[in-house]
Amino acid sequence: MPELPEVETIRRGIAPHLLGQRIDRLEVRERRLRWPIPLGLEQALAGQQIDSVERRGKYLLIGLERGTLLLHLGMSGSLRLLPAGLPAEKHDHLDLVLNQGQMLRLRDPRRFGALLWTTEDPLGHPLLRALGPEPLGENFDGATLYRASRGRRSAIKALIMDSKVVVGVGNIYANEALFAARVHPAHPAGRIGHERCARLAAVIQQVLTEAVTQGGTTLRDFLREDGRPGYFAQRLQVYGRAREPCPSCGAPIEQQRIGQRSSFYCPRCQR
DNA sequence: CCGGACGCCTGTCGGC
DNA sequence: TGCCGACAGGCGTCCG
Repeated sequence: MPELPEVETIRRGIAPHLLGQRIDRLEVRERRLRWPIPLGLEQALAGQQIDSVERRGKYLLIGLERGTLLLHLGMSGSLRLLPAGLPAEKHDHLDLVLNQGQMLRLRDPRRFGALLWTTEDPLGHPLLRALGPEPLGENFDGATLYRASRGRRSAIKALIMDSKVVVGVGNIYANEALFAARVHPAHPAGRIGHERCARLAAVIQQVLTEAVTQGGTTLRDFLREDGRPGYFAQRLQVYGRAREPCPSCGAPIEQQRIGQRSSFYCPRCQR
């Protein structure tokens, strides 16, 4: 579910409620996520103060006095800030109960999400170590994309969704960025020149930035920490719009599977 | 190294 | 109405 804009929206939403708070306790009802929640995590967290709430790619990093929680929402994960003690519903797998009456609750029907724990530099964690640059950071531009794509025979869409190349771009925003850059999603990555790499990098940044300002995209079940939806769905140009007219030229949007993911594009505008 | 397929899960939707 | 397959915002792992 959540791509960079949704995770960043959640981060901004929860950070003010978590920072400086102390964790009363962690209550786990279901340990079987993408990876099992570490045994004994409850003991490790109890009483610790929350010092930071950051994001790396689609991971949330909750920094404590000693150690860091790594939280990933997978396809269907969501976080809510709720009054402590509210009865858990189906798929509410855990609560991080804070010391002033609130709790952070994780719901994740498909259980592709993860809650992990490290007492070392979190960026050195095996799951984060090999991640590519942040698209909205200083280490990502057209030259990055150009270098990463040389010699690559795979589709450009697969390349921009590869977290070793650039983090945070999932299926929705990959489709939208390729439309904005007028690049066909199946175009071989290695055959795209400097200029179009620059255009593509720029629109990735534009689309993600705009999506963050809209609070992300709510299609089915994404909600922010306070239960409000994100409003970027209204801005989607091609994602989920098969057979609708292209907003630019009017030709019907086509849908095709590329790299096991649904891809939407305008056959006339995107080459 | 690279590219592609698979599997992990549950819920929903469309077709019959 | 019920059943069944396809599909859904991710991503680590395995195989050729």
